Amino acid sequence: MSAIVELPEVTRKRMLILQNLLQGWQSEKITSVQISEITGWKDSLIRHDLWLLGYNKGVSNGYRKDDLQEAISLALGFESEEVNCCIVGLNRLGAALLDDTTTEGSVFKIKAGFDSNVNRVEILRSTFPLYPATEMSWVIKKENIRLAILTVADKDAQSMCDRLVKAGITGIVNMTNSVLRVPENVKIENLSILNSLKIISN
Amino acid sequence: MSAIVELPEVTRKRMLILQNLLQGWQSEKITSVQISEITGWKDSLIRHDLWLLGYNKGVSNGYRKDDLQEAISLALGFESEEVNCCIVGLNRLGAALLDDTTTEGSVFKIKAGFDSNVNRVEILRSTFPLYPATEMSWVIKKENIRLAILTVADKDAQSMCDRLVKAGITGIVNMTNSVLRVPENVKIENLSILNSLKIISN
DNA sequence: GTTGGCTTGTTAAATTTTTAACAGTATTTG
DNA sequence: CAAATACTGTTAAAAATTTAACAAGCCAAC
Repeated sequence: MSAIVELPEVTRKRMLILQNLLQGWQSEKITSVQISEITGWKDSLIRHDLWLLGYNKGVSNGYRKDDLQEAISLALGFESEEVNCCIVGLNRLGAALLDDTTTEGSVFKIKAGFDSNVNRVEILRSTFPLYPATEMSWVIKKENIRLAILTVADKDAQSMCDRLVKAGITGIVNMTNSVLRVPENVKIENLSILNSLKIISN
Repeated sequence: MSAIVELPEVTRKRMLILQNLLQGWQSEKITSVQISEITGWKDSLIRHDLWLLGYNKGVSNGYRKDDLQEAISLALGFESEEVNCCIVGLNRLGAALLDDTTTEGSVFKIKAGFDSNVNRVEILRSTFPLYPATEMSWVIKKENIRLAILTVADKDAQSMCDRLVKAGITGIVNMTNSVLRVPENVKIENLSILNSLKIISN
């Protein structure tokens, strides 16, 4: 019998990856050993994770893909409503996200882009409105924006982060190399490409 | 006395973040409690990490920033030579990296960009040469490219990954949502923006 | 339908990682 | 210069995470 406690974050992250894996999985069934071969996680760890999230529909030739997908979605607290997001920093990286397919087909909707450079705001075209950073506060409130993707220059990261927090954002995907200082009710995920390069280079 | 064993990966990742933090730190000295306040890590964990990497120059009013930076670089095996990289997938996200400042001032040098769409290769301008994906193998060998940043569409991720591995790449920063299957001598860092949004949204 | 081979669910053990505790020491204060 | 304070370095304990082990059950083959 599985506990009713919150899943550990390590498990949640693995389950997100497993979801991605299942998305591209062709066969109707999959075993813990097959998952292990692709992900590198020990098969017993996978079974343990699934046990944690209360899954017990597996049979002697593996898991039914559909079943598993549904169970994981459920356990992770599948967001049924749309989650509004914004992009802060319309440099090339930020601009790339403007019409990138990143959030396509997901519950995440990008509702606004911000930049302190008024020029960029005026020149760029996108499917959602762009604003100078000074407008951040009211736009975030009006559009009910909960999350932000931060792609500004490193030196501006903390000040923009502070503004976002003040405006009531609850989570930030930090694509800068700066370390953000936030109150503990705000969640951060750091996605520094440079740090990743450093990790895989030795 | 610190052990001579390899640092655990969790510690290595924290040390990379600490490096970033120190980069922007104004004062000459810093204490474990100050680091804790910014990063959220327990102060004892920070001291323990530093102990693991053999550092013991701290005094009763904290660590000297310069000293600490040097010690961390040393412990992480600071790359003194340039590390050649490439970008695979010249969609907007990949294209953004073309002249993005991401690797500026680091040891990582982007030497080539690849795309299976010959059109994109011909149209885009960048500071390094762009090639059709068919040229991947010899370019990687000729330019001595070790790492790749993968920004292709999810459905093409595994096939491009396979080509990279075959060409002798040793590490991949995977910006797609696909789960890559690689031999165990190839290192992967997954940087899915979508997964990060999912994590911070609950 | 019985046997043999796989695969899961589950528990317990092993390992890794984090936290707490505190002696020792530099720094600051009076 | 003595006392109080503020940190570190280090160890041991606690907590979290991963791994191994295996009974039980399904499936396929004969």
